[in-house]
Amino acid sequence: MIDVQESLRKGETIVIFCNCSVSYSGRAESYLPPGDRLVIVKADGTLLVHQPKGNMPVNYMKEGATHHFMQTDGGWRLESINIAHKEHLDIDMSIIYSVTNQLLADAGSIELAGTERDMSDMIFDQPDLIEPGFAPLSREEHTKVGFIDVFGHDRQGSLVVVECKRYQADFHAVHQLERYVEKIKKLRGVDKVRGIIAAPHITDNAKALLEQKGFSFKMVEPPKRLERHKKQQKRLGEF
Amino acid sequence: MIDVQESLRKGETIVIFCNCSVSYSGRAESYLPPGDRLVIVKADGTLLVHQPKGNMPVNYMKEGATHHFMQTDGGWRLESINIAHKEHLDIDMSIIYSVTNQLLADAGSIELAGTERDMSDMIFDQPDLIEPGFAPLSREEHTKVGFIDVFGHDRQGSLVVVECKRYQADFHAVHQLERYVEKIKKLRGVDKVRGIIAAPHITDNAKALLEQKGFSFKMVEPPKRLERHKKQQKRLGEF
DNA sequence: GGGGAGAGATGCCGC
DNA sequence: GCGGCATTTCTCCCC
Repeated sequence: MIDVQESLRKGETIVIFCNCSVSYSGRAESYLPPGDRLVIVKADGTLLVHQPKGNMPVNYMKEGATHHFMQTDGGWRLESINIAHKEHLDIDMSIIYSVTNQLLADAGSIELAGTERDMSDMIFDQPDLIEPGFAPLSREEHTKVGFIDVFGHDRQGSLVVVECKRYQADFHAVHQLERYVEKIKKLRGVDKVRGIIAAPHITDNAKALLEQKGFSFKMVEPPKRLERHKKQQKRLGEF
Repeated sequence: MIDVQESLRKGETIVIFCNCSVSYSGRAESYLPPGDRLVIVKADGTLLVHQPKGNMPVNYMKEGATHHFMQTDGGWRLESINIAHKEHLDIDMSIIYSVTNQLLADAGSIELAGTERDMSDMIFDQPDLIEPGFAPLSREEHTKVGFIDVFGHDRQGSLVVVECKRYQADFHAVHQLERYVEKIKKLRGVDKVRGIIAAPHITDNAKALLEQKGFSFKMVEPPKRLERHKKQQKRLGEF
């Protein structure tokens, strides 16, 4: 039928259309009764089981799993094991509609624009987006003061912590901002530190909590433009 | 080559091995330079682009997208649009290695054991897992007081809020517990409400925060056994 | 490896 | 639709 081990050894990706049931045991336990599915096995050990609808795989094994394909009484079985994670998954196939395998050569990595990091970069470069006179001091300071997106001071010299959210700020964002403000107060030994959430939207609850804690909200849209020179560079590489 | 629209109209799932580049615009913007990938299109409009490694699709469109497949100068293009979500994704294919399509009939739905819900069920049935004399009053109270996993009172009659975590409780779990305890205090007009986190593990930070707030931790493992009768029932259905 | 946080998070449920 | 929350979340980064 197909030598899965040999195919994976060659670094191929395998796609199987089949009727199967799936059992999983590891972080949880699951059983999927028989039905038609799409099974994908990648060279790195990744295994995905997709039903005919929906975004997410119904079952999966992460990178590092080892697989064994064998014939059984009523059909075939694909056993996947990840010893390190103490996980195993069995696929019992009663019908195999098709098997396709292909060596995939892919050195490309995705470029993404419109992330929280892009927002903090933009605010660092255009501080007026927060308010006139805002002067950023540091950005994405992981080690010194935490994970603060943008840190600076305002026209009056007060310290300001800005927390960016790429879509909607919720009450978690307010708690996050509060933790950073408290940390700065302690580290700098100052009494008053301003907190600002920069996001395109904010939930009503978050807005109320924000004002209750004396912080404020500034509507800022994340930059969604891929840097054109990068894009052009990549595209030139196509030819 | 392939009539994607017709295949999708028939409710088929399509798998394409190809060399392609991918552009996405919607909640963010992305560009993936050329490389060999696996493209999956489902009947519900779901589209997945997988690189030869890793668990997650590098690009995707969720259920509800519409697709158009066309020939271009240098190859083929698959355009996907989701008007409602203002998203679109273009796949430019220079080489198509293979196309496979299959009608998938699948009425099965997965059974999962070992979730947080399973933990709260277990604690409701075996309250001694929390402590001798613990008496649960309600479970999974969504509407009245939030999303409290288990709510009850102890041997002394004090109200107790239990928050379950299926793996490791972190400081978010402590904040969550605190919100519920405060809510109960307000609703019931009582001064003292106990808070307990039930989980197999807890982080050091969470432990410290928990004790600082006067709450406690109880080690509880989530039940990972699928109910045998259910499993048997399903398996009988196979024949 | 643990901990904290983002993600085009996704998916579910309740209002 | 929004909001809160679990997820076999996954992924990245730093300590």
